Amino acid sequence: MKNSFQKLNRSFYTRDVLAVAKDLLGKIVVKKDGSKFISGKIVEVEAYDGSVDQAAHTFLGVTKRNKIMFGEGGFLYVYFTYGNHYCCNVVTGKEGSGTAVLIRAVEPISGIDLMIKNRFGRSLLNEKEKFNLTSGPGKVCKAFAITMDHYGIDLTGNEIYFLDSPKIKIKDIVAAKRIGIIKSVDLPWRFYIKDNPYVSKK
DNA sequence: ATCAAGATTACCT
DNA sequence: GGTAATCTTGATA
Repeated sequence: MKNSFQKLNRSFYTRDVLAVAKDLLGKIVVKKDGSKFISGKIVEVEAYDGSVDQAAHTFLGVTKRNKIMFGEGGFLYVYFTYGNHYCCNVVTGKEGSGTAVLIRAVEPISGIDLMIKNRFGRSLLNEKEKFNLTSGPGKVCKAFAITMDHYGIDLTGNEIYFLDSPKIKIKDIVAAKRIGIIKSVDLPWRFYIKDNPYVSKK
């Protein structure tokens, strides 16, 4: 297919956060790790929009932590939470929008040995662990070894980037309420690929 | 300076 | 299905 497996450019990210969230499903996230690559297909995301969404980190305005979310789309927003976990987000929209898409789950494609090492510190993997490898936002960051060092990375660069792939059909996308939040709980801004075993929760 | 909450996960019953 | 672990951020004083 003509546009398959080309790096997504700036104009993909500077659109509305909900459009980007849905379009990110099925795309390939790639992280260059020295001479090796870790990659996976995005199967679950959530949209956050500080202008209307009380659950968004940007709802109360600019802070040191959320600064990057108020910039132009196509950069990585990473935050640390619950004393243990990093979560990574794709900043979207025009400058000042304060919007981003949380990457909640991916299906491993390459560098799986590295993911296993990063997640479990060993090489063994049973059938249960296989689907537990990247089925949650904290798990994805751990598997990809994404930390605050990657805060603000330009996604059109060569360290972390996304590859295009055929669009997921509307009938294969499920919209649901977001997970793990207390405010604005009724917004159906969680999107995932129907019947994919790597989705964090049905 | 102090404090509560958090876009989670792993492990328990 | 319930909860402890763990620490940074952001709000309040």
